[in-house]
Amino acid sequence: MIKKRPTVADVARLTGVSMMTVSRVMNDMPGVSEETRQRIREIAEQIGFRPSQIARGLATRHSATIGLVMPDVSNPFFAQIARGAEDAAYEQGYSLFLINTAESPERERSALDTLWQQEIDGAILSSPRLSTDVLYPIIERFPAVVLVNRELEKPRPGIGTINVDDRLGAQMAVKKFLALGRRRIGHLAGPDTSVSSRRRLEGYREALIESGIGFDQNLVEHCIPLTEGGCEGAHRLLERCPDLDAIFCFNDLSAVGAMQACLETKRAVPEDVAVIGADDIPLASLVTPRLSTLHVDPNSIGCQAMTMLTELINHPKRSPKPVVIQPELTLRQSAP
Amino acid sequence: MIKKRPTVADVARLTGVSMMTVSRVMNDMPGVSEETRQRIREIAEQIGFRPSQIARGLATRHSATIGLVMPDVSNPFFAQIARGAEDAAYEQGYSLFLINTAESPERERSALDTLWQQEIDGAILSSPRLSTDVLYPIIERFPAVVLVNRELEKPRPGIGTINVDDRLGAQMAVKKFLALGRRRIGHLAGPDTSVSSRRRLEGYREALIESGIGFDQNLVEHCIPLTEGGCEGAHRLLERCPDLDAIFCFNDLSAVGAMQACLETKRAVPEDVAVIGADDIPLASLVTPRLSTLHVDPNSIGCQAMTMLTELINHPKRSPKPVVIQPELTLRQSAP
DNA sequence: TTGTACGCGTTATCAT
DNA sequence: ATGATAACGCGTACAA
Repeated sequence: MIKKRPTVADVARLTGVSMMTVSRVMNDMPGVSEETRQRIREIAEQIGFRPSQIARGLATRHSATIGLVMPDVSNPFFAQIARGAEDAAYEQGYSLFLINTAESPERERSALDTLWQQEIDGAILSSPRLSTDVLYPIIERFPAVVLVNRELEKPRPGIGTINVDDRLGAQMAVKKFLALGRRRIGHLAGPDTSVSSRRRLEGYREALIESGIGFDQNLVEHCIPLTEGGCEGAHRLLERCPDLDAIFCFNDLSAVGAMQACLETKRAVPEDVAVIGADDIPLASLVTPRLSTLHVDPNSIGCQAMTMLTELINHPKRSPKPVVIQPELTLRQSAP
Repeated sequence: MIKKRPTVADVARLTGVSMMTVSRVMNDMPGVSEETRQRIREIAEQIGFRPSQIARGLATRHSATIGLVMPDVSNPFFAQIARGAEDAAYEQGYSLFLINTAESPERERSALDTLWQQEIDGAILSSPRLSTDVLYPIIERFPAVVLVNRELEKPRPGIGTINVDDRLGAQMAVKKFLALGRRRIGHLAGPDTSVSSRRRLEGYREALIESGIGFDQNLVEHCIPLTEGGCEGAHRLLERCPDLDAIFCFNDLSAVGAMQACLETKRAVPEDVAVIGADDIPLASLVTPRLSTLHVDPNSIGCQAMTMLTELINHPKRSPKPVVIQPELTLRQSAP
């Protein structure tokens, strides 16, 4: 009833050659006459033979698969990274395992464990939340890893990094607020497990100290980096500091939430409160008022990460130079 | 230098038992004394042994992997499906291969080919664009398949379907426009390769004929189902039929584009032109004016699809009852 | 140019 | 309760 999957043996038998010759043809290797090559190709096509990647993986010790681990694909920022990465993977002949960690450290561990069992050839870890002590020993076992939005103290062979310069971005945002004459500048930070969030907080802090205004912990509030979380966080912030005249937000989703909170408390954006987000997801230019934000191209990040990873797979000893991406302050209505 | 991956043989040797006993322990099978079980577990943990899923796959003929094929993860609608599917897959112990087809039939073929080589246990195909003649022979070879937004003429064993009732949704939208007193109702359709698009067009057509107004091909324009594509399509539509007073759009992204086009041609939404989209992506409630749309829960679709698939994997002979999801007309500002 | 023998790491089968 | 042996489907090394 259930058709069995054709194997090299089947093709070999039908063509009247050895399995080895079939294998050579399937892998485009030399050493087969053009004639038999053609005949084998025909028969293979005819019976629908495709080499089993599983058997092939067992024999060659590489699976042609790559793991992509991220907090949440349904977040547009990560979705675009995934798209960019998958496109590049496809071009290079790799299949992609997608795993969401839902911000849960246990799930992240379990994700890496699963990938280890799958014997992936490499992994891209986007915004990993695990602590260094537990993360490093795990990823060092992988053949190749690219970390997105996570730094490495010292370069290590087989591990590359791509980071957005969040510190700089935050400084740019704060300086923009200052140029607009704002002095009570709040910050809606992300989860404190997020490296990006910590870096943005740091940049915000530095810029305020440098300006002479100084840093005030009261002006900082953490939130879940989604629209609703941003709205709630901004409400808490505005209640505590009603005289706020600007908010720098962890990402665009939370910034949109913050703008909602302003609306709900009868504050005009940008007249009463200016708002700047981060990431420049498509939503940013579609909301009203349109959101000023720190632009980065996540699709390109995903693509670059995958390119770096395949290089790393092909040259395992290298310690690639860390890539740092400069965000661009894109001004729209919320902080003109 | 490079540590070799521990194998059952290593564990067996260190514990002083046979590989088979180790295998039994790793798979929680009976027939091992509690004492040796504990000892094996300890040693395995100690040397960091994890069974290779590749070798296991070769031996058992199933890979614990599932393929997820969709046009584009960076589209929020599909991203949520992916999230729902991955969550469910994780719970059931499956890993997910993600493949984007970018609306390209060749890439879709190639995706299915890749998955076949990877010996997946099952696949979820979301909005497949391939014609029936080429799609069916391919998916019939897979152990189990769930089609999302694609119908099956007759139920087939091993293949399940989940469809949004697009026809009904379109009818609801048109009827709403009629209730609002609109009579020149346009339709911004998606790619005509899209089954959903064809079904929505059909529902639109039926509702207009039923109402006595009749169907006018001039009022229909196809577009690329993104914000920009919607904007361009709406411009073409409005140029051809300047007296349009309502537009039913293929999806929310194109609807947002259509609203932009209205803005750019000095038409007020909803006063001059009412707009209804489809999918109810998060963006819909965040744009101004807020978008009326046909609500469906893509996360739940992904989750249901995966649940159906695993049932199918466990009971391959079944022909599951087709699932049809009713969209809900969610009224916001663009068509109050 | 073509073929043979073996190994990859695991599970299934059949023994003990 | 435990073990020996043979698959699983392919690639590699070496032989012809």
